[in-house]
Amino acid sequence: MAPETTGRKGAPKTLDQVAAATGYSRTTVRFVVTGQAEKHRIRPETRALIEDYVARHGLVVDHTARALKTRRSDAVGLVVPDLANAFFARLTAELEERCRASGRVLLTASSHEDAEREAQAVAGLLWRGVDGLVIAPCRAPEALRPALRGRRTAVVSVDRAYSDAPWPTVVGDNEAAAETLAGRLLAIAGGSIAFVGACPALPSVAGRIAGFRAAARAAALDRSETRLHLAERDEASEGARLMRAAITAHGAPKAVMCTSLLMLEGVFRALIDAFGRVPEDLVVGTFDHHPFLDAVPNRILAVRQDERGLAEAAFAHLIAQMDGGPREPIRVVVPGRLVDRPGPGVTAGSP
Amino acid sequence: MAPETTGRKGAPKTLDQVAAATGYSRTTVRFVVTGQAEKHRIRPETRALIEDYVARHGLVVDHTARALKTRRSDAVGLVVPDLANAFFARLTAELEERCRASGRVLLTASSHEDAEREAQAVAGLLWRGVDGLVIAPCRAPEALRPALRGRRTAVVSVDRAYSDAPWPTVVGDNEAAAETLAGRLLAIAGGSIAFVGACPALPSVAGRIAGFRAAARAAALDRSETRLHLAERDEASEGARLMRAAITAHGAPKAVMCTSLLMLEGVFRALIDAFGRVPEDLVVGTFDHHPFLDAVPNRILAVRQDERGLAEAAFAHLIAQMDGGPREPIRVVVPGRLVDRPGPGVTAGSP
DNA sequence: CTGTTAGCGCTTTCAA
DNA sequence: TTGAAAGCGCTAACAG
Repeated sequence: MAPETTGRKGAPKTLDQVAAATGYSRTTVRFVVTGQAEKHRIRPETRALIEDYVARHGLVVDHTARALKTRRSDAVGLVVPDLANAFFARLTAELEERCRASGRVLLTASSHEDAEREAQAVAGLLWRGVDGLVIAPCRAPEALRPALRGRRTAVVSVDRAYSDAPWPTVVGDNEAAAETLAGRLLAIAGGSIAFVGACPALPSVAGRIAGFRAAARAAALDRSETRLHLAERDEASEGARLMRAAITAHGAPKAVMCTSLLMLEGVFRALIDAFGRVPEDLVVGTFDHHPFLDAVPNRILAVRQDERGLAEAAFAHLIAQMDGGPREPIRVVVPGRLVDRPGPGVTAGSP
Repeated sequence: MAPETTGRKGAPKTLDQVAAATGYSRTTVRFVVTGQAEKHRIRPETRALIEDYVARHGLVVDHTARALKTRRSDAVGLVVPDLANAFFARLTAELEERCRASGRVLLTASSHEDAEREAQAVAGLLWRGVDGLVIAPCRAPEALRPALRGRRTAVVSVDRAYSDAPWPTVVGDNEAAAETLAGRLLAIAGGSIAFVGACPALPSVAGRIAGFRAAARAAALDRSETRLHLAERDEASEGARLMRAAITAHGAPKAVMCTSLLMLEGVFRALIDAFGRVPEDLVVGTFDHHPFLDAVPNRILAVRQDERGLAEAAFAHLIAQMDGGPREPIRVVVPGRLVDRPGPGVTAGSP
């Protein structure tokens, strides 16, 4: 599968050229270069001759021609909302690693949280003939079904668990994590808490909201102490807007809980704008973690998603389908990890 | 170029199928579907007939077959040290955007700052027949030359200006920026400054070191006030190790200057380990910026690289080569921007 | 043990 | 105006 270029000097040859040069047929040559010499009982001297020639001149089997014939590309496509987002960047890196290890390449595409672009990205990738598709969908994937109909392309959803996905879905444990997180925040701050989130229509965010509500109920807080601030777009400016409004209306809360780092970023910005700095006694909860948060003096609890685990699971299910398995609406939950004060020596950095 | 699937129902047809079904030849069909009908004076009724059929059944030209024939893949490869690194993630996102807009796809690969893996990644991408290659090389690209010899694949280096690159190189203005940055740090802190860097062998880092030294000279500081701490690997743990050693030997400096966010991350960690928090009077300088740095109370100056500008320039030169231009060892410098205290309303977040 | 025969679906001459 | 033919380089089935 790998570039079989044992080549030494000059342009590496094609299979046909080797056949012509050695006087054997394509088939014979192919048997020896693909290691099927034994299996087909190629005569040792023949084999030696061909191997010698290849060692001397190099050989590289044309990937495009092979793909045309076999209808396989050894490529997998990835569609995420935004590659520059730390979570997706890490997920991408992990997937890329697994692709490389298995002789595949990863084609990346961004949807920018837009259904139309997502559809285009998927169409483009399928057109390219990717064998598999990993997608963090920005809406119910029902709409993507027609494009997949009749294809054997493997598919798996990540990060967002739309219930109608007719293929495996690999996600974090949003609701449970949110409940734990909110519970801890309330225990520490003991008072009013603002929830700042984006894209409540996303299943992941919906889960986080549900978890938050559950914790609030458990703490027997009334409405005036737990406020939900929601935006339609996951952007720092939106987070800032929400937080500004919250401050104006009710003053600074004792705690905030954000659904994403971008929201948190906006929250920080609004606080700095309003108070010149982030109030030191504010307790912060967020999804996803960033090492720099450790340098912020506030108490910060973060639910760190397990990008590696997510990639691992997604890739495994992709492979299973590519190996002939069926598309099944399986749900895989990869738990995150609640990071509180990092102890000394903790390696919170890049994995 | 785009997936010409105007398809409605059922599996979209191939060119040949359309030809067979309409009773015309491949050629004729191709002329009409590629919009060359006028040019070849296809009879209007013929055209209408074919267009009608296509509108009814859909048509998708097989990308693989086309690639085999034309020897073009409409794909560009990208090799970076680490996709999960914020700077490269943004660069990747910007490149991906430009690829998409021009009907191409981006294949990503990580070298993990390892020459061998880099070479493998390049070989793999070339094998795949990418039309262009963008690479942030982790060593002098001389070694990559043989693989490119005799190919018309377009190539561009980014971020790292090895002087022997026989193709365009697009980089930030490391030395000048470092000098400015160091000068400002000294002006603010007015005293001892520690330089914490990784991979001094990289041209970008070498430039930053040179800039730092120039500023130190200009400020007439002696050796005991300006110390260079260098590691071989750009990892937070290395940054922490260097900073720990620095603290042990000379106590906390008045200012630190880091060559990367990972180093800064390590510096923060070491400081927190040593003092329980980042000393508030420490002045920090760094390359690359992250919005969360705004939430750290310290005075922080960051040289924010212009990923978009870099991507733009790199892509332009790639296109130029793909359009038949020669590989030339051009050097393009895309200046960064020194970010000091963000003013109110500044959008430091994602672009 | 090795070779032949068909294509994969497209582009590209060259003819008619 | 339209069509036929010749591959791109490979795989896969079937003959010897």
